[in-house]
Amino acid sequence: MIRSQLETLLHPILFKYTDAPEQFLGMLTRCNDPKFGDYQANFAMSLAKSLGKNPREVAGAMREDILAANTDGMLAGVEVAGPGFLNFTLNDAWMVNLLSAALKNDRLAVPVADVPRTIILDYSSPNVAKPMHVGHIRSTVIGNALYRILKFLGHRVIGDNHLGDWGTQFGMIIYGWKHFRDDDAFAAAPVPELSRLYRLVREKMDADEQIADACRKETERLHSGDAENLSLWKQFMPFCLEEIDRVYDRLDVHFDETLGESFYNDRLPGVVQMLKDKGLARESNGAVCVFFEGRENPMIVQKKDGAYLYATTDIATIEYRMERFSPDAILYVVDHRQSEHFEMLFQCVRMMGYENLELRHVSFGTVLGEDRRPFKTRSGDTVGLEGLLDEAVARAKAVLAENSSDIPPETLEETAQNIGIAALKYADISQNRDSDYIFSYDKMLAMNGNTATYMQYAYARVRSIFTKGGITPEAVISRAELQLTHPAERALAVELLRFTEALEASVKDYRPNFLSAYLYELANRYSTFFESCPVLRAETEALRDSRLLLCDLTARTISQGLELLGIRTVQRM
RNA sequence: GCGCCAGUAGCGCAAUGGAUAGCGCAUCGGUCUUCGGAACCGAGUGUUGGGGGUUCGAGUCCCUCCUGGCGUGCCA
Repeated sequence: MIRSQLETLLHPILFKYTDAPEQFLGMLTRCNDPKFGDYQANFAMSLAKSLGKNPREVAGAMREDILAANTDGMLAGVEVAGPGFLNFTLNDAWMVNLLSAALKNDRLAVPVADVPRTIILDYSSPNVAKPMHVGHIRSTVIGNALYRILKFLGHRVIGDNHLGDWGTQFGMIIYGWKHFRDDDAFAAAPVPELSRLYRLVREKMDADEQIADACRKETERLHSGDAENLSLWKQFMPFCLEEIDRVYDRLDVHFDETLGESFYNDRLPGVVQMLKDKGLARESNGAVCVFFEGRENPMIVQKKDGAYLYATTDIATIEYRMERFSPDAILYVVDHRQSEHFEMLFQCVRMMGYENLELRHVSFGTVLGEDRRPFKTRSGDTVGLEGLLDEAVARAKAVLAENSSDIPPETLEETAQNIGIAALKYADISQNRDSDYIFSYDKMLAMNGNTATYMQYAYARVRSIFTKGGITPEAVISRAELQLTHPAERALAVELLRFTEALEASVKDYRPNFLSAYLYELANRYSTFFESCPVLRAETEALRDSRLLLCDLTARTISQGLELLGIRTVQRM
């Protein structure tokens, strides 16, 4: 919020110095050291060269222009420092106005995007018919956070779970069904029986090449429309969907569309034909391929046996999305290992003529175990997602039992569910998505540091002030005036006003960890404020009320921010 | 071989091209007769893998080398 207002102030002034002010507005940042001021502009140094002047001279001239334009009293001071930095100090009264507006607004005065974009967010996308595992957590959690933030910022966002519902795992299950099924077990509990068949066949395939071949044949039959296999697929799918939905409910993740690979099956021959017609694809060693300038390997869209591949499905999916949604952007929250696939896919789509469509592979690294190898169970199996959630919840419960005396027994289970899953999500989101990360229950449930548990605790602590004082935030908001009397109050106020820009920064390159870092910084500033500024025991009633306003706005900002990361707060923990 | 990503303090990590590279854990010290001590304040720890370059300014951009991970023609 501060930044956008500063931009509005500076934009016309920059025109005096350059024809392209936009590229310089990016050089407007918060001061990393408060002694310099609140915000700083770094453009005088780069402008100086083209103007043939000394940077400090340019900064000095700009300072005069800025002070002249500062008619609404936004700035209390502008200083030229160092090689030509312009340091801004915000006016307290101006901040109080903005904060008061945020207090009275149910979205904390975060503006809605001027130009809403239509954005398709392709995330989670597990293969159904086999249990979800640890590998699905990052896409699901990061994707859902981006979904929530973009939507909150006023964009039209379509969350699409592009299920792997048409792959070789169905050949395996169909083969298992035909040879090893237990009808009673299936009648009693279909999903475990299908899982059992999947695991059984998986084992047998690894040992016996003939069985592997038989499974491939079952998949081929399914794809070519074989009545029996298709009917089995239709019989299994509802149970598969029910299974993953249970996990999504626990994670509080919900999609607008769940259009899996099977949905695009009919369109695949048309895709290959289209690529051939446009001269983009040609036959090579019996397969149909798209070749790219400067790239050795092609993207294969049809195998020599006539079968289609995921590249084909992806193109069909993009065409469908263009027809139905006309999106401005499609984001794929997918493992970094598929980066080459997406490079080729995107290049191909641009050659098809969709130049204005933003296509982004929002990639992320691998979840590692404590041994720095991909996270596996002791026996070497992949870690099931549900087991992971259960373990996080069990540990959260232990942590609560040990530390909390303030939690009613009847809500312990629910609170532990919340805390455990929040910890798991936050550990993932708060990390730079590019890097691999080491999975650790102890670290994610730590009470200190940048964890969900710490953030949730900070929230509960703020709220407890109101409970303790027997005061409702609404009552204070309606009667009180905000005042900034102490440096810690002021520091908190500046941070509160940065919420909007934290949200914007986190979607600029699709990095939700920017938001979690902001929230953590906010919580720290609150802690400092809380230590040095008595609230309920403030010297005067007016000061107490003013501080209660800061408390309420902090609590709401934390709560709103966490919600945008897919994390719920609790009143007590 | 080629391509992509990463390499930052003992450990785990952060840092839209900006000033003295930060945070947590761990270590040491301090504060307060707790508005929930699961607190706050402070200290030390670094040739940002090596070397070159661009720039007024580089952890960040470019080149090169080293190390590790991943991907590399018919899985997704």
